[in-house]
Amino acid sequence: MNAGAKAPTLHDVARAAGVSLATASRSLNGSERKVNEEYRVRVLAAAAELGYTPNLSAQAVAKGTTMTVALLVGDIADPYFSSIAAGVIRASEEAGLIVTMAATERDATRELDLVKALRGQRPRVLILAGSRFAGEETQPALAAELDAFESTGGRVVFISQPELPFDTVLLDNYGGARQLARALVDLGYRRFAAISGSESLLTARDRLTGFMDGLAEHALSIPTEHIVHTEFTRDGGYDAATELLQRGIDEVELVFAVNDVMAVGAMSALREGGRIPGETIALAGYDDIPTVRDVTPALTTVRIPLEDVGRQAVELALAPKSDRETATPIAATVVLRGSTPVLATTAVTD
Amino acid sequence: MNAGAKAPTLHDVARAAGVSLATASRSLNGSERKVNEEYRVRVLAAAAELGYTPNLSAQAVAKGTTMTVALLVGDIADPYFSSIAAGVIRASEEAGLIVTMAATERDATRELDLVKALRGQRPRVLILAGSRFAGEETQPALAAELDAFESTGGRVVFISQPELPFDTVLLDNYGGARQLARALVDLGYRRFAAISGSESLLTARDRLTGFMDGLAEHALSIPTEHIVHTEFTRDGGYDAATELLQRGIDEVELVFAVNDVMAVGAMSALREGGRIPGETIALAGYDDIPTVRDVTPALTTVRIPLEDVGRQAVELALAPKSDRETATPIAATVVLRGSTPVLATTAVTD
DNA sequence: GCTAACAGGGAAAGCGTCTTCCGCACCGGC
DNA sequence: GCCGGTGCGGAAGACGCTTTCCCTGTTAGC
Repeated sequence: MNAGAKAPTLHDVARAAGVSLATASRSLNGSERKVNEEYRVRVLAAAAELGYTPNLSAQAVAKGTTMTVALLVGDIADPYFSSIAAGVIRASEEAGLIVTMAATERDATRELDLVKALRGQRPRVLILAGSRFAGEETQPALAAELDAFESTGGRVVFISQPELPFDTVLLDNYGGARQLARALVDLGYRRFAAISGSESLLTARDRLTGFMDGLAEHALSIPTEHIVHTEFTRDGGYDAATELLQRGIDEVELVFAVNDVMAVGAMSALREGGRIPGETIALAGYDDIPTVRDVTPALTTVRIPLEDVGRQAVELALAPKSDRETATPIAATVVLRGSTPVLATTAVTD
Repeated sequence: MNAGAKAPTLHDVARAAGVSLATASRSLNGSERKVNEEYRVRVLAAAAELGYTPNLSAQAVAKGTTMTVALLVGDIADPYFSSIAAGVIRASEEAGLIVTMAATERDATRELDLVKALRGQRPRVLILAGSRFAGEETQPALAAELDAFESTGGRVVFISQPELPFDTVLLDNYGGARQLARALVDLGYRRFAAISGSESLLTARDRLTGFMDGLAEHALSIPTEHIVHTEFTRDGGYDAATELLQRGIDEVELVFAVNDVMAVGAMSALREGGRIPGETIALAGYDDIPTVRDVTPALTTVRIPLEDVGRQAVELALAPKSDRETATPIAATVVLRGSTPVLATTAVTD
């Protein structure tokens, strides 16, 4: 292979097939115009022979539009995001679109920079799955950037938070957590602790609020000293549980972590601290990531069909704009598992 | 926002700044040529004012090269791949490159199609992390496609398998498994079962062979009926363990699954089948994905620094070609955890 | 004071593709 | 037999950007 060679161009194909550039172009992409079958075959043969692949960048320039979907996630190694990404990728491929991904590392400034950079690709769709924070000072700049993007024909879809006026795949974080609280009270739990993310992280906030409101329906609450705010990661959960143990949670019956990744970390910490999950302490999470079926005991959580969320983001983006208002939140369903056994001992107080 | 608007072009910026296209171009991308500071400032201001973002496709066409890394994985929701992807994305971003991803769904035909499609992007680098199979009939076509890609200046990097003559980030699957076997024998284990992937899946094969060879050093082996081949997924592991239980593995002391995802599935199945992992049956996996620290008992496994693997793939691709031969395999290290306690009972037989 | 060298702005020629427009050939209708 | 269509190939002009090349204005050297 002569390394200096250039990729064959449409021009080369046309020449090899003995037709004009226009005819070659028309034969190779399903254009409106018909092309003489004999020519078409000749062009296809020449293309195959030369190993021609259309230059997508050139096509994009010529057509003024691309076939790419840009996806922004917080951290691709986090199962929450990777499940969503899997959905986005599948749905995009079905629609003949290519996905480009970037990770914000949960940093709003980085997110803004990445949006700027990704805009340069002129993607058809920009999906923002990274977490939103309350009171970000980058918010106006982000909104401006996204506005500009939409005004030039792009489509923006957020996942989870309807903070900005763009299409959003709504996750019912508040409602799901509230249902979970009710279900846990029904099981007999009365004394809770909670592990949440940063206070400004909207997803964490909504879930915690929903949970507290669910408890409030039964005149229950979580004392402030039993709520720990921490990193939205496995290690954050581990640290938070350790902290709780130090603060003293002897009488606490159940720890609610606002996402599964944290819950799993907390589970390890609690066990190491002598509180056996599912026996001497109950534990619940949120998201229903795949692994929580396989921890011991299996984790009670709120199921979000994450891959569907990714799919729907793509579908929403590809649908005509008018559907915007009709978006219904993705249903969240409580899944009770071994980590929250029926609490018989306190049933009498009910 | 007038939705019909077009994104501002360099032309618009130049006009707004009252300079020529060439000057605008030179001001906005760090070109060799110097540009009068006054002009430069004016151009930058105009660009900011208009919200200009260079059209990457157009740049690619003009320059004849892109800033894209294409990454092909088996399944992005699998923690093995998503960890690698995280490394690829981080390293790429540090190098100013954008990552596009596609999922092969572990299908060789699909992989070939995707390579063809991704080639159209003219990426600088193409990373193939999907699993290789022995005797794929698509192999020659894939090789041809990749050859063509490299001959036009692209760089191909494989992860894990040195099946084809391209740069490869080598994982020492054989050696790691062999070490694991030795370590387990040292702990006192003598009777094994194994859960592997498809017989043609090279990674699975290497690991199983390494493990068996490690046992063979101590004149041990695994009877054929204690080896199950299954899907390379969590559910595959679960099903395989169920199958083993049915076949009867009462006297088996340890089950080796060739990857962690399968091991975790197997763990659940074994527990449900009455064999308590870490107590009445031991279990070991491979990869050291994040979650295996948090299952109970924590899983013994072979650690691969997955994110580093992703990073190295990018670095290898960006390094001059001459380094090709010097590639050393990524070290695999055995990590003993609670799922394989010391087997005191059989220590006497040693 | 004159020339040589250099800096740096701008015009214009690409890059690979699509698409409009032109024109030719062939067809059917009257 | 003539005329208006229609079908389809090809030339050429975009698309947005980079980069070469030209040319003018400045500076340095003698």
